[in-house]
This record gives sequence, structure tokens and C-alpha cells, in this order.
Amino acid sequence: MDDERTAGGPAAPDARDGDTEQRILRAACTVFVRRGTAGARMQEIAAEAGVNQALLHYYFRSKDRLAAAVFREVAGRLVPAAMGVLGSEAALEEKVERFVHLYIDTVRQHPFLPGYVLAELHHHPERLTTFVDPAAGQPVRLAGALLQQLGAQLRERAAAGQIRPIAPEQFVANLLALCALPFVARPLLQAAFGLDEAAFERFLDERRSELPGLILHGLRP
Amino acid sequence: MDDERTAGGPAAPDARDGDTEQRILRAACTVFVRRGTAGARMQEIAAEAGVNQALLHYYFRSKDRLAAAVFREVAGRLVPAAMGVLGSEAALEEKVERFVHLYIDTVRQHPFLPGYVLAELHHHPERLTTFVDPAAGQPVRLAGALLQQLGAQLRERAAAGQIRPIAPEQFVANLLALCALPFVARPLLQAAFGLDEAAFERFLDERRSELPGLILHGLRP
DNA sequence: GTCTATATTGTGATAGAC
DNA sequence: GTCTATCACAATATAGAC
Repeated sequence: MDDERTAGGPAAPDARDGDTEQRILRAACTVFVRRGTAGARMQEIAAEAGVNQALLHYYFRSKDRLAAAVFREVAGRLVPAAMGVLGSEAALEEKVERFVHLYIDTVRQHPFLPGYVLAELHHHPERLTTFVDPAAGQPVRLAGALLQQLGAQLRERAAAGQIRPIAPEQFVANLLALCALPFVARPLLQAAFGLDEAAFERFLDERRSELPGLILHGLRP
Repeated sequence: MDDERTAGGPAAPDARDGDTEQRILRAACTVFVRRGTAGARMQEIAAEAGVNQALLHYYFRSKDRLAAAVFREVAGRLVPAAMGVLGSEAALEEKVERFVHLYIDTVRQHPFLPGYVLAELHHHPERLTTFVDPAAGQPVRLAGALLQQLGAQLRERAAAGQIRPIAPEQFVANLLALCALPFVARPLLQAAFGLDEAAFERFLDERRSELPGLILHGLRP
């Protein structure tokens, strides 16, 4: 189960790919996301990385610093991309579809990621500083430019009679909710609906194609 | 912050209301929901209950058994009620509105509850047996009667041209998503939208009144 | 039933050889 | 940089007096 190795660069001295710090960080991501921060064990991370526990402290000093590094790593993947979509110049329909597809396609490969990020923010709100714009001290301007731009877009459409008025905060919350919850609640849904892994994947496929239409229909006047 | 006491029954011998086992269980709920199972400490629970740590083991034997009791307790509050609404004989519009109001009104008093339940199901899927119908071995018949009844209702409406067709699984997932996520993602939303506690409460008010309409509009043909 | 004291791990972290 | 060995303490669990 461990110690699987890639083809291996020709000059790899000990048959383990990548430099050690990266391997440890990747292993830590796996374990922290799987077990949660409080449930993760340094020993399990070391084993997953194929090194011993002392090296973890050599590179990251303490479990808490390693946890912070992990959070930056995994949250940094999705959040900026998602905000990029919402803050782009695209039309509303385009934004919704791109957001849904980006979110589901990305998270599918790491199903426990949303649950980890959200739980971590509950237990360690200070990690929000990860997203803070150093200049403004504001969480990466979702509160600022993005929300305002989106709000203007929604008001325009409403004024033209194309959609019903909706606050941009509610709009973003709906989008996030409909995309994220199937992953966060996966064990519950699989049991309640009686779905095995394959059936759940089909459930996600169906969602991916139907959500954009559903969201936009909900806004029609 | 602790040791607050009620008016007190006249025959209360040591001025602490309720019997000890109940006090411990309630304290355990508070701490487990706040910290998560792995992060909860027996000592903190003992302090919260106003007793010492040994009593926890006297009544519940081990941390794991206490955790199981807590999960039964808190999950047992909401899940059956929500399923009762969805499985009732009411019309679709009625079901949606009652579900949204029930969910938001109930969870508002325990904001971290959904996050706890969902995280717990990730880390301890075996707790799903809490919901298992002892007879059928099926998770409390959401997979069975309820889902079928709801599916029939949705198909009828679609056949009458009143809504677009939708699988009952997707419908339930949407309902749960739109209600639960604001609580699960509360720290993120508050920061991203720049809302203090009072503003977030208003955000929830708005959601409570707008969600039913939004959900039903999303289904129109 | 409830307490104090203590046993017994588990777990993050460090020292020091190589 | 990487390892083995070990420390120090936190946390669950138990023993036994009252």
C-alpha cells in the first residue's frame, strides 16, 4: 500500500521521486483531509510520505505549522479559481455554467476536500488569514470588487426584466451550496439513496449537467 | 460562564438540576459539536457538566461510547423531523416551505450542528447505523417509501406540465444543500461577505423567506 | 454515585549519531 | 538531510476511598 514508486528520474538517488519537503506536504494533505486536523497523526503522515516522524519536524517545525501549510495548499487550489470565474467579465449564464463545471470537475478528484476546508474554518477561523489581501486586510476582495461587480450584473438583468432581483450574497451562497453539498454530505446521501460508488458518480454527472439550468430557471421572473 | 442553575426543584439536594447522566450527555453534546469528535476532550466535558472525569466513564464507559450517544442524540433531533415533512401527504409547495422553515428555525439555535453531523459521518461512517431501520437494514427508508412517494409526486406534476422532470434524489439534495450550507460554511460566508453576527442573522432571514420561491421557480417548465 | 489519585497509554516534539 | 532513540506531557481510563 505504500512505497509505490514512479518510473523514476534517471538521477534519482534513492528511488523516491520529488524532493522530500514536497513529498511530506503531499502526504500531509492526504492525511489531514482524510482525518481532519485534530484526528491526523504525525506518524501516519510520516508513513504515507515514506520517511520518519523526525523529518516532519525538521521541515515544518510543528504539527500546527504543517496544518497551516496544508490548508494553504488545498484551499489555494480551488478558491482563487472559483473566484476568478465569478469575477470574470462573462455573462451570467456563462459564469454559472463555468462555476458548476469547474467546481464539480475539480472536487471530484478530491471528494473530501470541501468537508475538510469547511470544518477547518470552524475549528481554526484564524486560517482565514490565508485568504486575506495583505493590503486591505479584507478576505480576498470577495466582499469588495467581486461582490459589487456581480451585484451590478444581477441588478442590470433584473432591471431589464430578465431575472428576479436577488442579492449577490444569496446568489453566491446558492451556487456554492448546490455544488459543494453533495461532496460534504456524500456518506449521508449515498446511504439515504442507496447508491454505490458508481451510482454516486452518475448522480454527480446528472447534477453537473442539470444544475446550471436549474439555477438560472430559479431566477426567471 | 458555567455553573448557572435554574430556579431549582424544591427537593434538589445539591442545587444542580436534572439527573447526572442527562447533564453529562448534554455537556458532551455541546463539546462534541463545538470541537468535533477527535478534538473533544473528556476533561472539558466534565467541566461543562460540573462533575469530574471519572463520572463520564462511570456512565458511558469510554469516549467512543459517549461519542456514539451524542451522535444519536443530536442527529435524532433533526433527521426524523425533516423526513417527516418530506414524507407527508402535503402538496409540493407546502413541503418545500415547511422543510425550509423547519430546517432553518431548528438549526439556527445550534449553528454548528450540521457541520458536526456531516463531519462525523465522514470520519465514522459506522454511525449511519443510528438511522438504520432494524427490520429492513436500510437507512430509515429514505431509500424506500419516502423517495418513491416523492418521486411519484414529482412525476405527476411533470406529467401535468407544471414542473420540469427531476429525480427525487436531486430534489432532496438541492433542498438540503440550500438549507444546510449557510451553516456549514458560516465562517467562510461571514468573512467573504463581511457580515457580523447580526448581519448574518438578517442574511438567514432573507434566505428563509426567499428559498421556497427560488426552489419552486427553478422547477418551472 | 461521586470523588481523588494514579495507572497506562498515545502523541507531539527533541537530542544526537551518522 | 535522515535516521534511531527518547523525552515530556496530554488524554483516556481505572482503582479505590468515601
